[in-house]
Amino acid sequence: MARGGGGGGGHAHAEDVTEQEEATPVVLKKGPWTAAEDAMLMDHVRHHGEGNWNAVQRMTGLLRCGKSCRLRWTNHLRPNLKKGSFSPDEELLIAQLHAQLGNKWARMAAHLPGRTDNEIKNYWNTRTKRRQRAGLPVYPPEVQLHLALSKRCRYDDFSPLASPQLPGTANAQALGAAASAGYASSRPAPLDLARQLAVPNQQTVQFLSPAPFSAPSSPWKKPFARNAQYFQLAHSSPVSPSTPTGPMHPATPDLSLGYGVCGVTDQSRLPPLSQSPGPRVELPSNQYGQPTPPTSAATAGLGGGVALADHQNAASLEKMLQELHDVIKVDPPALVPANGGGGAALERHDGGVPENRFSGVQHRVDDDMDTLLGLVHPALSAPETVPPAAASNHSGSTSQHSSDDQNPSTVDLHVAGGTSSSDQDWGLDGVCKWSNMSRIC
DNA sequence: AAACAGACCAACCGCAACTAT
DNA sequence: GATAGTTGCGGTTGGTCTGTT
Repeated sequence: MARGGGGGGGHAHAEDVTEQEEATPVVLKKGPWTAAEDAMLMDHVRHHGEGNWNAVQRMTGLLRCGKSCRLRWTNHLRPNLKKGSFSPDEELLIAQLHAQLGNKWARMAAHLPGRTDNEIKNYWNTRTKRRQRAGLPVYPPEVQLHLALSKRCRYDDFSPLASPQLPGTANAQALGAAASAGYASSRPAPLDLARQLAVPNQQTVQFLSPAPFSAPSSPWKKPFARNAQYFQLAHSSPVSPSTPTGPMHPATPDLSLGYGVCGVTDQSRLPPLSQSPGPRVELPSNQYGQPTPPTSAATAGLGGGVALADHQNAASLEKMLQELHDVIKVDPPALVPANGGGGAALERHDGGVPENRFSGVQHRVDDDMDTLLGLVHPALSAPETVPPAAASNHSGSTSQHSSDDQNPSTVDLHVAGGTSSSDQDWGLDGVCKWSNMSRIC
């Protein structure tokens, strides 16, 4: 997918073109392709191979510019293209990739054999519009969680995941490369997904496994593994092996990932698309608490409809937070039971800025805790300076989401009650949104 | 049945990166 | 190093299809 890979070489024909155009100006055709045009293009590629698209018009008389020829070939005529709607697994993978890469459609397409960047882009744009209009989170809960936690990559002086002392240096280097590849400050760097993609024979997305964040080198393993009941998200199978259409890009020339973001240069390291799905681990129905009707939630002043079920959960949460802070060697923020909430909710006892004992570190930890709390229970933390996780999707381009009238925080930090990755299940009920929290927003 | 809105899809456009001259 | 040409990418647009009122 490297740019300009076959560039140059056009000068040999430049004079011919000039002469030809001067003699008989060619009016190139636009619009939909006809079957005859397709046949001409396919025949040309069959005999001359891909590339040198501008020569197609000269050699075949096809009244299409090289750009159009390339696009037609890439998106429609190329062999091994997978037609039809996306499978749920593909949809989930797209969401995960989008969370990691932003609007890098071509890169995403490299992870979805048989799919084109245009296809993915169209899918995502329409899907995003639809979900945003419906007030649903853009990402499925597992992706939201991961994305939110990857926030810490902004703190490369602090992030254990970016630590060079970590074992698994290849992955660490990949992450380091990713961190230096434009993800430095404006967006979370790719984390586990990049790592997973760089590790053969792993589940597609490791953080979906029953023991998320279980990378041996990850200091986050401990708290999250121990409190996995909070994060035991749906185990997603890799892209369905049942997707019937054709072989997986056997001869596709450039599906290797020559980019450094994921540190993946070997197609074999791509997600095991043909791997048989692992057992699905279903969430208990009250994993995040039962969604409640928006009305009752609003009445409670929480806006969100998800609440921790009982004292036990609250205690476990507190314990988990303590462990989390133990890991990062910082005292946890004080947590006090919310008044009258039956202990089911916790409330940050921030008391404002004055408790800035740890200055920047404390602030960053609080930020992380906000994220964590927000994921476990959105009402537990105010979005405050929620980093533009949604903006991270922009990847320098803003038009895709720039039209959003939503606060960026409304996009990513939603916790859905559902665990399925299917479109209709993400963000169940749509009640668990920052924008629904009258107290906060 | 007609009108409308939304979803979907294909294609175009502008720009940037790259290579050869 | 400058320039021209090619390729690839991402954003956008316009047409068609489909579902709803």
